[in-house]
Amino acid sequence: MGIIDMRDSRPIFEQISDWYRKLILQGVMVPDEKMPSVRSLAMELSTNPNTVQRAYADLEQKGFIYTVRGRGNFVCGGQALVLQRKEEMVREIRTILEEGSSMGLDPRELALTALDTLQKSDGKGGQS
Amino acid sequence: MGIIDMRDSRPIFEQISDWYRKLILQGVMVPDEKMPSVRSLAMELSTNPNTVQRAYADLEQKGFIYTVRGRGNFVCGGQALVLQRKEEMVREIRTILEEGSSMGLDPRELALTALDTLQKSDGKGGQS
DNA sequence: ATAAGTGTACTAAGACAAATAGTACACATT
DNA sequence: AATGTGTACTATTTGTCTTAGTACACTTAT
Repeated sequence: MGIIDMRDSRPIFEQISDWYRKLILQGVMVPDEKMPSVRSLAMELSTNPNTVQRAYADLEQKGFIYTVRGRGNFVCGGQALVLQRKEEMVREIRTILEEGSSMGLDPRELALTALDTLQKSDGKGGQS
Repeated sequence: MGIIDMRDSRPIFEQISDWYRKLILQGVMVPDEKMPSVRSLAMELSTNPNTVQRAYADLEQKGFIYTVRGRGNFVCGGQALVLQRKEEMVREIRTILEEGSSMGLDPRELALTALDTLQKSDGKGGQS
């Protein structure tokens, strides 16, 4: 459950980027909060500063963090990012439903079944 | 809309494997139907026989085709493959809904919105 | 038996991405 | 001035993908 999973085939920089992307979207990291420095995070993860920098460049390019020279990287604000990710999720689900439909499966059943499996394991904390 | 898309970052063997996986799941290729030979498909796609073979090895490992030495590769039968893929799709959707939930989004809305976008663009041929 | 077509296995080489290592520079803070 | 920060390089290593070529075993058709 750490940032880097050796058994994950994805590149390290992508795992780091994804990890912080989720933290930001979940509100665990708040706007203008400081990100770990490139060197310190590399030390903490036992990886290379270049790899961390690449992850940060990815996050910056996608609009999740911004950079201040000589000071560090900081979290971007904005509900816009959440809405953008929301639309992306809808498209991802739609793509799956389309494939299912082409196989003769009922999209409604697919969507509702997935919803059901969520309800069942509802020991978690939905913060509503 | 061909088998291989240069702009796709995925490996060629994976694109070939995915292409035939969908054809089989959609029933376009029927059980025991013969797959193109490794050499002929490589010629047709202007790629290497080794690359096609790797795609076929991938399909065989996943249970979509079977091999008869000296004769060729053939499509596996079975509604089991469809059901297996169905469960996989449900898990994929569930994963997305979980991420959305952790962002404070309503899973029902995500699932139903995705469903709606399907209904709207329903000029296609669901073969019911 | 022969020839052609099939899958399979193996080695070799090139292209490319990912990651590491090391160095250097510019800027901000203390 | 010293430290910590981001940034920009080069070089090297590693692994995957792809191509190329060869060889072998098996099936089918002749």
